[in-house]
Formats: sequence, structure tokens, C-alpha cells
Amino acid sequence: MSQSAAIEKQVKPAFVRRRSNRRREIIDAAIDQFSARGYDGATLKDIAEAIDLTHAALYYYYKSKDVLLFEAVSLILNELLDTLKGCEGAPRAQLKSMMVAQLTYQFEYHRAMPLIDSVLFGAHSRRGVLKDEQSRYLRQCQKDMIGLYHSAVAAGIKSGEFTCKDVRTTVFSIIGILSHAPYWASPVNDKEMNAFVEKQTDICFRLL
Amino acid sequence: MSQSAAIEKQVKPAFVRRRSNRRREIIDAAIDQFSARGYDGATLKDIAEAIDLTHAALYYYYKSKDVLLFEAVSLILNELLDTLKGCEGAPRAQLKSMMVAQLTYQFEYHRAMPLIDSVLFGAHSRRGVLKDEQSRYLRQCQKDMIGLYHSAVAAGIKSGEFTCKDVRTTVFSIIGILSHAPYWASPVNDKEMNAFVEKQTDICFRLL
DNA sequence: GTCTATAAAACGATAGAC
DNA sequence: GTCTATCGTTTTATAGAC
Repeated sequence: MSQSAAIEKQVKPAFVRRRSNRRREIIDAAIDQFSARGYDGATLKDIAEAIDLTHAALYYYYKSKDVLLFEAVSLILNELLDTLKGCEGAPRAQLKSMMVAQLTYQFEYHRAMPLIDSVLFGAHSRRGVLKDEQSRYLRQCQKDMIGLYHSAVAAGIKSGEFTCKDVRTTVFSIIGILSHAPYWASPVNDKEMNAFVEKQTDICFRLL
Repeated sequence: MSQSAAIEKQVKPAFVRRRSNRRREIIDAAIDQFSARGYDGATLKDIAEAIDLTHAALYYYYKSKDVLLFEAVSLILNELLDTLKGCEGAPRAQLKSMMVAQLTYQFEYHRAMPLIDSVLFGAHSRRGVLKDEQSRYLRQCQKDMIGLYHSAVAAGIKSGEFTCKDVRTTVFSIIGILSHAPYWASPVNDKEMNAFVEKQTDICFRLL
């Protein structure tokens, strides 16, 4: 249990707590369903029934389906961003832990990444599912994320650790490699996962 | 015009030809719409009206929406496969032309790749939109495509041109980089495209 | 070959009971 | 806070006219 949740349990009345937890449960279910079936493929009924709710009851917590999409993508992006921000050290070490974190996260929220790409730059973005302000916010998260990679790579070039020429191309290539990983690899336990992460990071370092 | 189409023009009656062209037009429109809005986001109405047809008229040519999806993905995959099969030469030269072809193709059918990934391994595959036999066929195309990269890389390792250790990881990393390209780059003319392709292939060769 | 009309189902969303 | 009932719309798909 997170610290804030623990505090919440002490000071807030039960119904507020329940409401707050329910909201989170719904977002988690939305992430699952949107990831598994796509935004248009997943129905509010699917999401609601996954946590034993009727689809009508969802509307008590969130006012529309697109808000659910925004909250879902926002949650994932922010969690990933926070994790990456926590990666420190010399350029090489920092990038290594960023890559490990990114891979781990991608496999945890398994296959949510295509959804995110789609919301940020793909089909859903073109269709205008989200309001401009929401899109702008999510894109900023993504930009911040890319910025972290950018800084690390640039620092490594400056210090002479890395020899790559074009920072932008390099960063997006690394992200391309990492994003594509869940499509073809599916490590089933920690041992396989560790071996896989080692291989992937080795490959990425060849770009630097 | 392809050879078979040229022959067709000579020997087949007009209405058969027209029917055949219409079928192709519909698939092209389906590719556009599915790529732009996703399979679930695109409606038969969208597809039909893009080529001045009513949605009901589509059913004369194809019996359901999922057949349209299969035909669309099948067309792209086979065209790409054929192009890649045409790339020959020593490992390095062969891989280079394969990468160029892949990038060119991806930007031409701009943003169809996420759809394909989704049909092969993602949301649509999990939801069982396509019949097992259709899925199996498309996966085989994809496997054949990966096989071409695999052979080229393996040949380069054998000849001593490449120093990479794990063929599989390398191949999927290259494909990851190339697939991700349309998400962040959008060259607007041939000059920009050429410069971009050079940068991307340079990056990929660092993996080899 | 393409159209109109329409069926049948699914979906997002709202109103109101409890 | 959650449910039932229901509305309005959209969507896939079919039947039949021309």
C-alpha cells in the first residue's frame, strides 16, 4: 500500500476511500481492456464487468469513455516517467537503468504501448478522440520522457563515452527497439526476463 | 500496370475487369481507412464513401468487414515481402536495400504498420477478428519476411562482415527501429526522405 | 452492379428507483 | 453508490428493386 493510501485510510471516511479506490480500479480495468482490445474494440460493459460493475455504474465515476482513455494513458505515462526520472548515474549507467525500467514496465503493462502510441500519434490522435488539451498534456509527458533519454545520450557524447552522431535518431531508435520488444519476446519468468533484458540493452548500447 | 492486369485487359470481358478493379479499389480504401482510424474505428460507410459507393454495395464484392481486413493486410504484407525478396547482393548491400525498401514502403502506406502488428500479434489477434486460417497465413508472411532478414544477417556473420552475436535479437531490433520510424519522422520530400533513410540505415548497421 | 429500405444488434449515455 | 430501464445512435448485414 502506498503512503498516501495509508494516510487516507486513517483520516478519510470510508465512502470517500471506497470511491477513490473504485476510481483506480476502473482505470486499471480500462488499461487492461483498452490494451487487450483497443479503444474502439473495448466496451464500457467489458470494463465494468471486469470489476463486477454494470456499465451504467461507470458513469457515476467518470463521465464518458474518452475520459477513461485519457486517465488510463495518463496513468501509465506518468508512472513510467516517474520511474525514468528516478534513474541516475553516469550516462552509461543511467541509460542502462532507464532501459531496464522501460522494458520491465512495458512487459508489466503488457501491450499497452501500442495503445499509447496510437493515442499520441496514431489512429486515435487523428480521429480526435481526446480533446486538444488532453492530447497536448499526454504529448508533453511523452516529450519529457524522450527528453530524459536525450539528456542522457547527449551527456554521454559530451563526456566521450558515446560515439553516436545524431542524438535524435539514436534516441528514437533505442525507443523503437524497446517498444518493439513485447511484440516478439515473451519471457515467462524472472530468469528469462533478465537474460532478455541483458541482450536488449547490449544491442542498444551498440547504437551509442 | 502489372503483367497479369495487362493480359486481363486483353482477354477478359469489360465487366469482369471492372469488377476486379473495383475489388482492388475497395481494398485500397480499406487500407487507408483502417490505417487512419483503426479496424474498429473505421466503418464500412467510411470505406465505401471514400470511393463513392454506398456501404451496402460493398457486400456485393466482399462478404464481411473482417474479410476486408484480411485482404488489406494480406496485400500490404505480400507486396512488402515481394519487394524484400527482390533485394539481392552481398549481405551488407542486400540488407541495405532491404532497409531502404522497408522504410520506403512504410512511409508509402503511411501508418499501416501498427494495424498490421495489431492484426498479427496485438489487439485484433487476441480478439479473434480473423479466422485461425487467415491469421496463420498472415503470420507465415510475416515469418517469411523475418526469415529474409535472418538469412541476410546470418550470411554476414558467416562471412565475417558482421560481428553481432544474437541473430534473432538483432533482426527484431532492426525491425523495431524501422517500424518505429513513421511515428517520429515525417520527411516531406525526396531529399528529406533520402537523408532520413541514410541516417536510419547507418544506425541499423551499428547493430551488425 | 449499385441502390433503397430495413432488420437486428451493440453501444454510449441518461433518468430515476432504491 | 449501484442498479434497472430505456433512449438515441451507429453499425454490420440482408432483401429486394432497378
